[in-house]
Amino acid sequence: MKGASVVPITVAGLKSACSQCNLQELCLPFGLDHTEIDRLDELVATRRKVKRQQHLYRAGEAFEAIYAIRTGSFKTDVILEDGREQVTGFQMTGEILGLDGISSEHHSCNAVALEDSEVCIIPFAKLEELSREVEALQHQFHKVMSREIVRDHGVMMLLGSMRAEERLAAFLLNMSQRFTARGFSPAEFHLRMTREEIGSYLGLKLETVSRAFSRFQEDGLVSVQQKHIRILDIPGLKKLMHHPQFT
Amino acid sequence: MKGASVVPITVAGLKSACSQCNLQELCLPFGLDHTEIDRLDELVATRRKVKRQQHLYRAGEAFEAIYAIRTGSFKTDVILEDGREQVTGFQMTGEILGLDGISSEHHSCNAVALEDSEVCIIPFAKLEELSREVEALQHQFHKVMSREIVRDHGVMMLLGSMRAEERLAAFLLNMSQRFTARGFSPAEFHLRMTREEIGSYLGLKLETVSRAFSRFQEDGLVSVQQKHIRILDIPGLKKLMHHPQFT
DNA sequence: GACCCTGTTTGACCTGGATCAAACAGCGAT
DNA sequence: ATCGCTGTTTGATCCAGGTCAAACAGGGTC
Repeated sequence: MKGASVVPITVAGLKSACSQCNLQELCLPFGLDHTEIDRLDELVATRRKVKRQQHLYRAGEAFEAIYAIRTGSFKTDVILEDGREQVTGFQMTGEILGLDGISSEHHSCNAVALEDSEVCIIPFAKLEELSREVEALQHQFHKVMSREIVRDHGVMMLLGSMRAEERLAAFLLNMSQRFTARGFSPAEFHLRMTREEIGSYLGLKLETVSRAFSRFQEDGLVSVQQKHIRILDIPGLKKLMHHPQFT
Repeated sequence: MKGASVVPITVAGLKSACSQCNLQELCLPFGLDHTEIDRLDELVATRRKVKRQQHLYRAGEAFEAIYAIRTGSFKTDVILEDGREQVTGFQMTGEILGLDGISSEHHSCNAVALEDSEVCIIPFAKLEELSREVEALQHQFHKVMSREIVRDHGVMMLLGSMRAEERLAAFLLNMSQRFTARGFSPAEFHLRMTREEIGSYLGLKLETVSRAFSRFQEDGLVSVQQKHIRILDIPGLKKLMHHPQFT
């Protein structure tokens, strides 16, 4: 499915990007007709491979493009002067990276690949240009940005109002749901991030994350083997979220 | 400056909205030339007054417009089934409300006036239409959305990685900076929200917020009288944020 | 195979902020 | 002036999650 390793495809390279991509319905092309997708294709002519642990961009760098994840996954984080790191999100295929850079023309966070990954480069000036002509693209782009805002509000809810086990349950259910949307099993998946990264995202220490996993396993909610997760009781996890203290 | 009380101005009413508004540089008109602002004016023809404690919109309601705050201030919040509330933000004049609704065509949070306020109604379909024609408007709108994303990341940092007093210091410095941008004193202002709302926003209980205020006062960093705040030592507050544990 | 290195699990203890509770202050209504 | 209501402050106690520490597991390298 994913061509063995066609590194940075030059504009002259194979021109089939979005039109051939099976992530259309999760990504920018959603809602566009064939002709419109072809126009988007011209724009998204180049890709970039990012190896595990490498940065796609760093806070402070000039902003020029947004990125759509073709394969792999990323984390975004913000780092304080004193070194404290806050993971602001985990991104999977079809999701858009870099929206934070529009406001100041500089990226405001770091994007790091959690595994060897590939992104489509979408030059932002060109995207604005095309979305002035293609209504459906404009609208879809606005939805993508808005979705990011809604997602962020969910994370705030999580960080501000939930206890440790609720946070982890919410996280697992969210991952499950996103894997499902990509055609994978809702119940069994491989986490690409460490306990520490999960902890940073959830506002917890890695030990607390680990303990919560163990507790879930004891309670028969999930089966955990390192990064391999099998969710055994989705309703159980959901209930846990709505009844903070064990009923 | 603000006409005594011209309630919901009908489209036929006085047509001077953005072009006469002294919040231009904080709001959507930023970067537009005169002719462009006139076109925006046609779009932003109606306003709405919202009394203290009243909702501008509620989670679940159909999304039709975004709102620019003309006078007053708001909070936005998300409420869980079990009643837990998370305040996701406090908004002041010139700031835009409702962006969360674009993604699903329904609002995903509540917007409540913290004092008697007035907003400009910006029908979203029309805004998209106009921003397809006016490049500067399109770009400014994208910046506004992106700024919201960046702001949200800052809140995550706050909720996920900072201790109570750092959070309150960050909050006060942020308020100070926003009042300054509006031509008010950086050092002395009136908070429109309760301790409980601040607490919800910062992921703390109101008692903790109150105690942190008292501590700041003891340490000579601020002078607090109910909702009236006078910041005495801005560098001191900043230092506190970077050195979590006292020195 | 033995080694190392990174990430994970588990235990013991500690503490920052939550919880519970009471007093207090401002303010609108009568 | 008095009442009552909402919001705030302060004190006393508790506990969820942090901290410190040790053992362990997997996966790559020589």
